[in-house]
Order: sequence, then structure tokens, then C-alpha cells
Amino acid sequence: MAVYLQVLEELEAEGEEIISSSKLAQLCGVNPSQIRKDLAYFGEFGVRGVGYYVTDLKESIKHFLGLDKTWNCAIVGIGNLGRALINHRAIKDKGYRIVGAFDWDPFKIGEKVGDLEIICTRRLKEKAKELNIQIGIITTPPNRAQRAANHIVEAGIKAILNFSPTRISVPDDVIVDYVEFSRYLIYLSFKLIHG
Amino acid sequence: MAVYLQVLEELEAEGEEIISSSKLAQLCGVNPSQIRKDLAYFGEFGVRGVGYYVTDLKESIKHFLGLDKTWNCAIVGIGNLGRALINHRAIKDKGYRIVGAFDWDPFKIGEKVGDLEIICTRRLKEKAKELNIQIGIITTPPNRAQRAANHIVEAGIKAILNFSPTRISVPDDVIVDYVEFSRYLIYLSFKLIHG
DNA sequence: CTCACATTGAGAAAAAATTCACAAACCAAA
DNA sequence: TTTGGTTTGTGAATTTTTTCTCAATGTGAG
Ligand SMILES: NC(=O)c1ccc[n+]([C@@H]2O[C@H](COP(=O)([O-])OP(=O)(O)OC[C@H]3O[C@@H](n4cnc5c(N)ncnc54)[C@H](O)[C@@H]3O)[C@@H](O)[C@H]2O)c1
Ligand SMILES: NC(=O)c1ccc[n+]([C@@H]2O[C@H](COP(=O)([O-])OP(=O)(O)OC[C@H]3O[C@@H](n4cnc5c(N)ncnc54)[C@H](O)[C@@H]3O)[C@@H](O)[C@H]2O)c1
Repeated sequence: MAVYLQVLEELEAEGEEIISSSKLAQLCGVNPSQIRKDLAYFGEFGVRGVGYYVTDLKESIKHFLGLDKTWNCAIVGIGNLGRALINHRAIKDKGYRIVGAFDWDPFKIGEKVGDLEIICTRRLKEKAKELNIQIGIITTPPNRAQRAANHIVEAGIKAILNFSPTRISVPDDVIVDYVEFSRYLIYLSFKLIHG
Repeated sequence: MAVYLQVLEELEAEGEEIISSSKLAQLCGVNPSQIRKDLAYFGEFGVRGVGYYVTDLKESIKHFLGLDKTWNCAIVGIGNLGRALINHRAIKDKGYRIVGAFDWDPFKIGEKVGDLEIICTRRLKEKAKELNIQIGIITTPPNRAQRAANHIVEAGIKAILNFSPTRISVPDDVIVDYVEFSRYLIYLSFKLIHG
């Protein structure tokens, strides 16, 4: 679904107004029926004999994926990785905004990263309300990840993305996802061996 | 498959010697038959009436995934993200070693990151041979990604992991994978909306 | 308005993946 | 050696996913 969205955005940028499922399928590298089934799943967007209106369809998918709102994120642990994420522009275009940078280290507090000021993790709860933070991102060292998670949960945030290579435990109503860099490397080396 | 491996490693660390498909299935959150099918796919490892020998099975999966060798990687673009990846310990345990740090910026060349010295991108070809580099990792700004890719291809490296948010074009015999941070955020926000 | 053409939406068919079920194989104890 | 209790490996059954097909519907020309 995210692939369709990306292709649709490219088409829109090229000025295309209408696209047929077969053309879109070709661009996405899938079967035309696949596309029609997927799109029909959450509403009827096509026009028989014509195709799909690129902009309308794009908006519908965005709405379905929740990309028509902006989502506010906080980063906890402002080391190399935290900074890289704050500076990463690509996510802003998709409607995710990093609105808070938190760290435990007293020497870092007050320091500027981009146009964010690093804030003490203890103030996360207070700031989460103020900034309406919906997603917490953990980029602390592994042995601090659980502590960071606790702060995020405490602040009432219901979604966590954890970059540190440790499992964290949280209440059932909090969604956690893990980023594992090694996954990509395993894929590549596997391909190198097995074609 | 990578999940089985992780669970097996945990089991080995706990001193377990034998595991049945049903126990392993439980730990991985899948069906026992699933496990037996998957394992039977690349050889007969189990012992009827007994189960699977944890260590043997772990080794076999590692071999199958190519994780019994060490893979040498080079990072091209030593900014925040590049540094974060170099310092990231978790991948070393899986057999991936970052043996080269390359950057274009003359002011960075010679600088130390961890125990690596930053080398000029122009020397990539020469160093790739010397260090037997098999995987190239791009962490340059987006507008430099293609140039970095060209250097990597030129150096005879056949696998590329691209962190910059741009598509790159390479010859057919080079494998490319893309890391898109936004994928994880989309997953989280989608879950927040749709349960 | 009618006709020729294009394309969707959805049910039918095909393919793929998952799960079930059980014979074959193994171990341990008697 | 035989017996009883396990657990794998695999063919069959089931479920899910993907693809095919075509009636229904829209467009635009005449
Ligand atoms: N998942 C991946 O793909 C991936 C890739 C690279 C790095 N990593 C991991 O990301 C983590 C961070 O990497 P890095 O290079 O930025 O490390 P780093 O040491 O540069 O930064 C860690 C930061 O966390 C702060 N911190 C420590 N305890 C804290 C706490 N309780 N609350 C708030 N902040 C706290 C530190 O002050 C420091 O600024 C590491 O665990 C690393 O292994 C993951
Ligand atoms: N995929 C993801 O999930 C993700 C996450 C965060 C950042 N990023 C992306 O990663 C990239 C790097 O981020 P960063 O924060 O480290 O940026 P940065 O600006 O700190 O570092 C970029 C480095 O690349 C070097 N460089 C530029 N041109 C080069 C060339 N031709 N050859 C070799 N080196 C070259 C620069 O000298 C600099 O050191 C950005 O494109 C960013 O958008 C991706």
C-alpha cells in the first residue's frame, strides 16, 4: 500500500491525472487485479471505463494510512543516531514531525540540535502533553532502553519505536516496533549466497 | 527463519540442548508444522521421537543464512548516521564487520571513528580489494547517493544498502536494498488508528 | 441516442501457504 | 527384545492469497 502511494505521488508530480490499474500495476511491479482488490477493499475509488483519479486515490490512501494528519514524535537519547533522525528530512514530508529531543545527560540539556533544544527526560511527561506527542522513539544505549520506555509509557504515549537492540516490556495497550539494522544485512548476504 | 535463529540462541544461552518443534513454535508464536516444514526444506535436522539439537540446528540455520562467515562492510558518508552504524555493536555479533569508513570531505579524512580511520572515497576501489569488502552502505546526503553508489560499483562490490531517501541505479548484478525509517512510523501510526 | 471501446468490481478458478493427521523412527524401560 | 510414549517428516486437507474472467458501467464519437 505504501508502494502504491509512493508511485502515485511520483505520477502526480509528473502531472498525470488518471491512471489505470494495469499501468499502476506495471509501475509497482504487481498484478493489476491485485491493485483493484486492494483498492476495493477500503472503498470504491475507480471509475469504470476510465481508471483512477491520481490525486483522489492518493488522498484516499493517505487517509487510510493515517498520513493525512501530522504525527508528533519525541526522540529519547540524543546521540549519533538521535541526531541523524532529527536531521532526516524525508519523514517530515510524510507527516511525521519530531517535536521533542530528550536526553538524560545533564551536559547535553539545553544544547541545540537543528531547531530543537535538548530537554531532560524527566520533563517528558509534562512536554508530551504540551506538544501532543503520539510516538516515542528510543535511541539510547541498550541498557537504558527499558528506562526510556518507562518514561515514555509514563507520559501516556501509546506507540514506541525502539532502535536499541533490546526487547522492552510495556503495558498491553502500548504498541512497540523494533528497528533492526541487521535484518537488512542478512537479506543482502543471503542474496549474495543464494542469488 | 531469523526469528527461529534468535530463539535458538536464547535457548542455547539458557543451556537447553534439545527442543521440540512444538516448544519452539510456542516461543516463536507460530504453528509446529510450520517449523517442521521450514526446517525440512533445507535438510533433515530433527530426530524422530526426540526433537532438534539446539546447537546443531542453530549452526545449520546460520550456515543457510550465511551467518557462519564474517561479512566485511564499508560505510560511505561518515555523518551522524554513519557514526551511529559504526558504533552499533549488535551487528558485530551476527558476523558483520565494518572494516572501512569512507567520506568525500577532505576535512574529515584521517579522523578516527571508533578504531577506524576515515578514508577518501576515491580510495574505495583500492581498499575494497585489500579489505575484501562485500557490502557497501550509503549514508551520504540524498543528492550524493548516486555518486557514492558509482564508487561502490566501481570497486566491484555486489551488494549495497542505501539509507539515503533516493533510488539509485546500478548494474543488474548488484543487489540493492533500501532502509526507510518512515516505514516503521507508518506502521505505528496505522496501528494507532486501526488497532 | 446508439455504438464501439476501455476499465472497474467482483465472483470463479488457480496457486500458494498453512495446518492437520498419521506412518515411520527413535528412546527408554522392562 | 518387546512395548509404550514421543516427535519428526510428509502427503492430504484446509485456508488464504493471487490471478483470471467477464458482466456492469462509464466515455466519447458519430
Ligand atoms: N536499530 C538499529 O538499526 C541501530 C543502528 C545503529 C545504532 N543503534 C543503537 O542505537 C542506540 C544509540 O546509538 P548512538 O550511536 O546514538 O549512541 P550514543 O551513545 O551516541 O547515544 C546515546 C544517547 O542516549 C543518552 N541516554 C543514555 N541514557 C538515557 C536515558 N535513560 N534517557 C535518555 N537518554 C539517555 C545518552 O546521553 C546519549 O546521548 C544504541 O543502542 C545502538 O546500538 C541501532
Ligand atoms: N533511511 C533512514 O532510515 C535514515 C534515517 C536517518 C537519516 N537518513 C539519511 O541518511 C543520510 C545521512 O544522514 P546524516 O545525518 O548522517 O547526514 P550528515 O550530513 O551528517 O552526513 C553525511 C556525510 O556524507 C558525506 N558525503 C557527502 N558526499 C559524499 C560523497 N560523494 N562520498 C562520500 N561521502 C560523502 C559528508 O561529508 C558527510 O560526512 C541522509 O541522506 C539522511 O536523510 C536515513
